[in-house]
Amino acid sequence: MTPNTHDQLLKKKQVEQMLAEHGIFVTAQRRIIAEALFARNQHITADQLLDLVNKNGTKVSKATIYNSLGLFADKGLVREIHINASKTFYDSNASRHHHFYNVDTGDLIDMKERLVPLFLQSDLPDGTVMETADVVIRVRNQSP
Amino acid sequence: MTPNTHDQLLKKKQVEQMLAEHGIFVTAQRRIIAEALFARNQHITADQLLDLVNKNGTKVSKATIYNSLGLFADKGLVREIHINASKTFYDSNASRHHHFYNVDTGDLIDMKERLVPLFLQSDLPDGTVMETADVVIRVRNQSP
DNA sequence: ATCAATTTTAGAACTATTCTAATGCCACGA
DNA sequence: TCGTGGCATTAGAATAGTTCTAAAATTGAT
Repeated sequence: MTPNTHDQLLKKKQVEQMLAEHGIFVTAQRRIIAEALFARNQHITADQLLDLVNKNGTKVSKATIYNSLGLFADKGLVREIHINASKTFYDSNASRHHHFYNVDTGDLIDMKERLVPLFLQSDLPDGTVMETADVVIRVRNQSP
Repeated sequence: MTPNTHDQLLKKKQVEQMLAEHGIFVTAQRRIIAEALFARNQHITADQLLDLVNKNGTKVSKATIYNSLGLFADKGLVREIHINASKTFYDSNASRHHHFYNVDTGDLIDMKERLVPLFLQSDLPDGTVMETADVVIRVRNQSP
């Protein structure tokens, strides 16, 4: 697991600071969501996060989960990972790394960044700048 | 545009051969679909392909489009590209190459393979073999 | 021609995500 | 302190891409 700046964020104050540093207005729901999300490095769906957040008596709506995840993604706090048509994963570790996805088991596994897509600005389409480089190596279980 | 073996496939016989070579039982609908799909290198959605196929009087159902695209993808004839939660693109060029995706315009642009993800078997999770390496470089329009 | 197996079909069902419009909350200025 | 304006949040409806279902059609083999 690639270490990142968010790894040890567990306490309210640190979460608040992190949101603020990324220009995100802190609200009660966003704090709750961020605490659950950044408690550890994880690949999680909106639905799973909703369950996780509402497990402890707190009540946050589905719409707010989606709104917040979208906002966090915009601000670079989480990375959206689109593995297939029916599921978006949010990676609470936004630092540069890639993934293995096992099509047999559905596992999504972190990969140490071993090969950085190094694109010169001039290699990009005219008038554009790079935002992210999304890499997923799809694997399957070895036949016996 | 990376040249591939399918580039010039326009005639029935060649399409049939291509399907057969990949272990795909040839049917009337699959031939029609494959002809439209492999007429040129393109990034196309299931819906767009349905329209394209049914433009010329022929009638192929939505379910068959999905079934065939899924089958072609399984057999390595097309590549599925998941850009966002709401759209799967099928790339009629299955040869190894990557993409630029412009989040502002929605354009999906081919990239010459410039950087091959070279993973040794030993780098993959235990007991797995690589299937595909999916890379999407997300770009956005330069601010003026 | 008949058979079993596979493919195709229309439309319903499913589901992740987005939208809507009403309500709630907060900071700020008078 | 009170009111105001602007977001944020909410429940539930709407949307849309994809999958499922069960019946009909097609296929190659016998």
